[in-house]
Amino acid sequence: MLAFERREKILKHILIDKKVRIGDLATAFSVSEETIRRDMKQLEGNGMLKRFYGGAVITGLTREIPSRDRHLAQIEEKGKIAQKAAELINNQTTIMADSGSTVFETLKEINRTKKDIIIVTNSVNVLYELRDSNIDIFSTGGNLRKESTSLVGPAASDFIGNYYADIAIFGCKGLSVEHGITESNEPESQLKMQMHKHSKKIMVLADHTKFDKVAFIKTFNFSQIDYLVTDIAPSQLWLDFLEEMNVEVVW
Amino acid sequence: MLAFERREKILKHILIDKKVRIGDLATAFSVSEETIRRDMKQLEGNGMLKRFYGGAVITGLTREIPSRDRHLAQIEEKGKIAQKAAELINNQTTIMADSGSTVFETLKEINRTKKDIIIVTNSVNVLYELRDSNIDIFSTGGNLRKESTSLVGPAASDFIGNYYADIAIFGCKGLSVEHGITESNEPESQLKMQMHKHSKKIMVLADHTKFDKVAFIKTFNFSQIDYLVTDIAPSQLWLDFLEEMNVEVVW
DNA sequence: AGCACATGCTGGCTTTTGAACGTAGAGAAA
DNA sequence: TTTCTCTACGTTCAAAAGCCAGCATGTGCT
Repeated sequence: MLAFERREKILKHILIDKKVRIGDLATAFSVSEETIRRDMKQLEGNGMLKRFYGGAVITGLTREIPSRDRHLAQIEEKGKIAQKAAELINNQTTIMADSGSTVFETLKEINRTKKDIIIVTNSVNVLYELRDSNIDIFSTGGNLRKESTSLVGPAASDFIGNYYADIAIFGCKGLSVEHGITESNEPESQLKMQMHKHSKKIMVLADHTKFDKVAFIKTFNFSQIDYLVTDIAPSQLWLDFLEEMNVEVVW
Repeated sequence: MLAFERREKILKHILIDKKVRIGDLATAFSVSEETIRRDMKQLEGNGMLKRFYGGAVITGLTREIPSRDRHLAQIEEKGKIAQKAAELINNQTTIMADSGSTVFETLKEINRTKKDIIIVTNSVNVLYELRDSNIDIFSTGGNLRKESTSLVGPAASDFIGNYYADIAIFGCKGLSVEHGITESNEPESQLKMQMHKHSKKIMVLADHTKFDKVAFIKTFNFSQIDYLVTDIAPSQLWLDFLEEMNVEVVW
């Protein structure tokens, strides 16, 4: 394996696990710990990670901000998107929802303004915050993923397989004309794909900072989605592209 | 475990419990108390926590429970039962837990003092409150029952059917020599019975007010349970009966 | 050959950790 | 209150693990 390939793989490891150890990587790649240390030094120089005694943790751009902190960021945009997204939902709708914070805000708005709603979700925050609402909530079950406070794994996927919803509402990490809609982690991406199969319509929520970004894993093509809700008007280039892809854009 | 990982986890413990004790952490991480003390010094230097004699507390929001709530919920009794129950659990144990509040307190105590624990539960509160713990948590999924903030229904039952635990920990509504252990609602009773089938041992938690009470639905006979944890000594009549039923009583 | 780069290894240095031991603090007893 | 006891704390030391700089080797390219 070439050096730059190994460094790419190290970055993938750190995206998934948030932290890596020198010894584990040395074993995994069958190289000496010295080599891994040298890789680390270089990656630290590029600001991709921060080294600690015995390993390194994720940092800066590559980082997925924990959902509990993320709500602090861009709360205005989320509120606006939530409102627009909620307007697209009718009474008596069955919704599948992922564990994104913007989706969470949208569901709270729906709870305020709509009735006879059924939600199927893998988000623990939705379960907890809407525990006193009038909404009928179904939880997927599964293994609790601490970083996003969501339930993932085969059990969650199987659960989704038994239900059919009118619409699925998703957040995302990046939107790219070339690479489609991308996510930063594997298990949740997989669950979104399963939700997609079991919903009549797909709505994606993304504030303006998500445009022309590419994250770790591709989840959807634009041709697979029905609505895109954002906070400010996208560029004409994007509008043309989305029209071509038959995506209804709302802002 | 690496030093920086351990320090991250110490902070998570503090976020959940507001305070931590040196000894508990040393046990939980299998390191000497001296090491924990050194971690504490560093974290205190970063302003993450404040040390006191024997442990440390979270900085800033040192929230106090209003006394009226304490009184209503019999927190003292629950705490005592939780402590006794937690002492019966070893490290590396797989636990099934229902959604009772005493069970919830017990799981928090287990989180403080044990390590390598896996929990399978239908309680939303457990999912939410232990979302930053070291415990590996599996949620049953199912329909959210608002009265108890728990997940019930066939999906929850099916989920349990795929797992096997070392011990199941339950609360209850009533204990009666004549009518056994009773519950006040159907769906959760059913789920307990399913958990019982998939656990090697059964532990029931009940404060003294539950004795000689009968609730709506019979869930178990005493011969089906292994441990009964309560807050004060039961009467001799009860002790004789429980011994005959082969139940180990702790208070 | 000469050069650039990647890798592994060596020896010295730093960090981390646990144990030992004396000191200091908290709570009980007088 | 003062004294006493038990636990927690801090310091010191030694061992283990990780880190770094430098050197040697190997590979590919000019």
